[in-house]
Amino acid sequence: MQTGSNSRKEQIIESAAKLFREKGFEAASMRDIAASLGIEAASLYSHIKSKDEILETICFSMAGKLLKAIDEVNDIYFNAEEKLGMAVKNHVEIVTGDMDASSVFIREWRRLKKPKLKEFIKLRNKYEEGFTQILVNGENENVFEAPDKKFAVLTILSALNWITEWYDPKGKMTPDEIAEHLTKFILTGLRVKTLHS
Amino acid sequence: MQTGSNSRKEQIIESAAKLFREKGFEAASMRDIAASLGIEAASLYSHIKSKDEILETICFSMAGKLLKAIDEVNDIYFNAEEKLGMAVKNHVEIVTGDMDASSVFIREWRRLKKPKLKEFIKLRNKYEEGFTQILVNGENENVFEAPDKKFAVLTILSALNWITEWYDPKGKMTPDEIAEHLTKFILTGLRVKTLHS
DNA sequence: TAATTTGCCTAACAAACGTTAGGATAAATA
DNA sequence: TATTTATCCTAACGTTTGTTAGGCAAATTA
Repeated sequence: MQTGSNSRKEQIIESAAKLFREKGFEAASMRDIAASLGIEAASLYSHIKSKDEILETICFSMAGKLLKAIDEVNDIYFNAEEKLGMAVKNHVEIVTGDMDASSVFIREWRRLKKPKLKEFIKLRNKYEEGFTQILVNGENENVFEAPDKKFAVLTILSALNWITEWYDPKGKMTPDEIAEHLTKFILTGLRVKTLHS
Repeated sequence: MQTGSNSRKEQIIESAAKLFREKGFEAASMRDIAASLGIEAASLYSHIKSKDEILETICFSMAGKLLKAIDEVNDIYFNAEEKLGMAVKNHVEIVTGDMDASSVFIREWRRLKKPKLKEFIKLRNKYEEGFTQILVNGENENVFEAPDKKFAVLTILSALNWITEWYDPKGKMTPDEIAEHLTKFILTGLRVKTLHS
């Protein structure tokens, strides 16, 4: 169990992610996952410890990718607007890059068992803090206005997370375009330039 | 089964909504729902036809409330900015008014069985169209700028739906304040008034 | 060649699931 | 008072669930 068997384990997790996304974590059975790989349910246990372990792997893998990305953005010394743009772009790329895992990450993390659940929530908060940091920067640079930072971050992340609900890899919008539109939307909103009344 | 028994049925649906929210539709069993009411699982079937029926009732009840609200907004003859503000306010009020049902409505609708699922998606699309209509009005009035209307609506709704993930009735933010902040955020975004560079 | 590891199998388990059948009790209605 | 209705019960059903035990064949390693 060093390098070769990892490959099969990754296949299992990939198939599981697809099914967890389609049917939900509880509704997708070990027999379903096994069937999608053409093997018996019991055979899965040569590679994984439990169904819960699969969910944990998916959720923490995604969390790791996102955290790494936001840390990198915050470490590089750019202005706040650029940082926000990069953070959005990274998030969109990661999410659209693996829609199955992302959907599970966003919808099914609640089904994690207690000790892992707490750990996961900690990572989530860390990610949110990464965005808060950018908003603080923006205020110091006098380019952002966000009295309630927690609220602003939640609203921004809602748009980012909601992508898993509608993004279609075969659709006409590329991840880059989504990121661009989203950044523009977050920065300027709907109203046209001129203020009136 | 005319008016009196409805009361008990509503109690069941209310208890079920709470559990569906906490544990998810599949993880919350009929025995769990019954236990939370102090009765046996089999007794539930004097009042409801099936577990699926409970989910359907919750999802379609919420959909009905939201659709009614957006239709009212679009029927009343105001300008687009006012309409958007009212639509947001109504949505926030409905969602925060019943967090259990709302969470189920947003997270668990996927578990609806096939004929009902299609019906539900139709209602969802109708609601989205209600918002699109407002954006179209705004463009005609020359106060909104949204080249990709579908994208804009999805982004707005993401913020509205995400409320179920963080709103705390005991928190310091009232539904009205949330609606106000959200409307402002959608209309003007983060950037401060003056454009620079 | 011999020994070990990998990847799958069949068989089975105990538990939990949604749901039905049939009956009891108490309240509402006639 | 007689009858109906509402609400709950116990017992049981057939299925599906995640998981374990034990074994077998092929590939890998020594």
